[in-house]
Amino acid sequence: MTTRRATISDVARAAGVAPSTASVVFSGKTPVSQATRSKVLAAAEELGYTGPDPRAASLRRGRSGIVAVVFEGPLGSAFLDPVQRLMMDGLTEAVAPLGAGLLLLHDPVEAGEASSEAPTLTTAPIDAAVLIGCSPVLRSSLEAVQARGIPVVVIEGDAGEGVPRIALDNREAQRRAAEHLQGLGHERVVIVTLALDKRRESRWLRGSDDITVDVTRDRLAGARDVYPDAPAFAASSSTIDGGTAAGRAVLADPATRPTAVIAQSDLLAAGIIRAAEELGLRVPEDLSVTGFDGIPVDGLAPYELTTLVQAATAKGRAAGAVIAAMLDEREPTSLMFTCEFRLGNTTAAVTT
Amino acid sequence: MTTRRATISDVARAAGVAPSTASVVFSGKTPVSQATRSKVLAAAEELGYTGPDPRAASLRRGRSGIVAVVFEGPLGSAFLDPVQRLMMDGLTEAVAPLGAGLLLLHDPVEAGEASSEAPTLTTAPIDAAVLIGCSPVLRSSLEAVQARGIPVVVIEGDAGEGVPRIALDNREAQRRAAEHLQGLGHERVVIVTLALDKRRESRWLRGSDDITVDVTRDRLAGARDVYPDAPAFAASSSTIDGGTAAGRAVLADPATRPTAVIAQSDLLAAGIIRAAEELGLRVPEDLSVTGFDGIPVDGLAPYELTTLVQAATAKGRAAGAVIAAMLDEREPTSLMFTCEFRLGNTTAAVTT
DNA sequence: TTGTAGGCGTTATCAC
DNA sequence: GTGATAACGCCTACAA
Repeated sequence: MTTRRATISDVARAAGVAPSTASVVFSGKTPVSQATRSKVLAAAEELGYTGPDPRAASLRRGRSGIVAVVFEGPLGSAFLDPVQRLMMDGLTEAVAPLGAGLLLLHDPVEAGEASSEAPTLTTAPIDAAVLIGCSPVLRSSLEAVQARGIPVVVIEGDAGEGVPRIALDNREAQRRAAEHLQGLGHERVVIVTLALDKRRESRWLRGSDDITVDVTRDRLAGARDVYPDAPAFAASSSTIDGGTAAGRAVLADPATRPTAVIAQSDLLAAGIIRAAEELGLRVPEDLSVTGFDGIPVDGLAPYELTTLVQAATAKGRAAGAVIAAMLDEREPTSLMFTCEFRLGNTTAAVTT
Repeated sequence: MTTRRATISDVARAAGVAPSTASVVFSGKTPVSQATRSKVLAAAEELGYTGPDPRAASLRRGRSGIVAVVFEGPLGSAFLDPVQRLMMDGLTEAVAPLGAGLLLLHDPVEAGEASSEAPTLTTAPIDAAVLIGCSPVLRSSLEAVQARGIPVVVIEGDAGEGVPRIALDNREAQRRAAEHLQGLGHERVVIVTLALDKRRESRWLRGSDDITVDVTRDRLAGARDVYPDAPAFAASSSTIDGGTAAGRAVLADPATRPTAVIAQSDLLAAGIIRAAEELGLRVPEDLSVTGFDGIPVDGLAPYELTTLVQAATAKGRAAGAVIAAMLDEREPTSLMFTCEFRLGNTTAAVTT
């Protein structure tokens, strides 16, 4: 039974029609008489032919129906972040009408590591690529992709001149949160940032630190626009547990304890609140906490974070739309989303 | 500039070699003299050729380097579940050596819904498919895939005879948890199950309910092996919040309140614990709670769930291995993983 | 409405 | 180490 699988020509022959006719029956691009159609279908059934081979079709059409999504770091942890999940939902939704599905890819590993056989932006049969953030390594492999005329979009990152971006007003938004705290009279404020890099070290930021992640840098800048001297502590990861650890560190010393914490994500904020509770601090009476993202935090009730709501799903959809435009040879446009300030019950006026 | 993109033949011509030679330079499958190699590379550089077109290569090779992962329901919510995330990590890891990446697909929508252009198992250029669970709808589209000789594996589901399965000893494992509670003297026990179906209705199970999800059914059976009459409440989703809601319902009435709750997932267990706390119940003194999965629950500390630890990552890896075997024309074997009982601090002897 | 022809870009095979 | 040849399986003009 190592016999060759049936092709559309086999089917056509069996049905007594031309291959092109059989093709048309399957693609439906051209009207076909009912008689021919059923002849062909019958022959296909007979031969166990289940439709055109997608590989061949994709060569012929020049489209594979696959859009790559490139993450930094391990895939599993990419989905730890609720914002990413929503973004993926939006993206899925937006590429579906293009007849496309999402191929998960990650950052090309640095030279040293086992450069396995894993597929990459350049070896996978993709129609377009969406980058989630853009590390320097990634940036280099981009050229080849663009040289091929494959549309690329970057979400929350900077991939250089030719690449349209979907971004957030991170700095302005974070500044608004800071202003809100300022308005409440807070003066001793600490910022808890997203993870600095892949090493995911949890520690106080130093002046000398060069922050490479755009989101982190921009949100930090926004907070510092209002509180130029606020110390910042980098969490190990944007999770509740990461926030709790950061919270413990930040709130440890009663002498230097801040009256408000600006967290760069809702999950971090949730963790910080938990750390505060551990220490017997009441939120918001003893400590105000702001988040960022505006996602539902599983298990945070009864708190409702004061936070910046970002349109995560819309970001994904927008990326899809940009790709659709580029695939269509229309001019892509970068897009900047604006966060909405949402007042919750985790911030209050500073008590004297 | 609508000029055709350079092909490998163009490069070969420019370099003054045969196309096959140029091909070999890029694939590295055959030794090539240093001189030829650099001639070819130079020509490629010159023409802006960045390597073979993956679409053409995949037609020629008969491999696309793409493995489909089919989820039930929206993608974003698939990743809500930490177990799925770990599984995906394992899968990613296991298919990388195959030179493959993962294409996200979801259940074919039922006839009614907008049957968009979205790619499907049959239209995407895939080398293999991994099903996460197996709904009846899905089962039907499987035939076509298998007819093409595309390897298929199902994780936690039953896709019929020819499809190898990666599964868990759900029933036995859950039974062990129940026996543990029984050993502690618990008699009034309630089971909180995973969501029943897509409607995600939160409610008490009725005898007439026909549970279609294998995992849910098997775990329930395991619990009922020990507590045949234990009432069961279906949560709306396997989340902390879903567990909290279920917990409130289940613990509401002091008269009928159970002394132990068997939750079908760790997240549910975490939520139930939270609900118990709300009601002023102490865990484990007033209420014992068992989970299932053995995943780290973000923000659950200081509790450590008594739970069944499943090797989520290993499941993914196993699925990858099975696929590798099938792609290699070796005989695939179904695999059953065994959960390990882990004693935490959320169960205790019933107090009289 | 159906058939003919040609090529999409690559690579496996085999001879040289 | 290099080159010629022949598919891989399909689809789209275009002609009939």
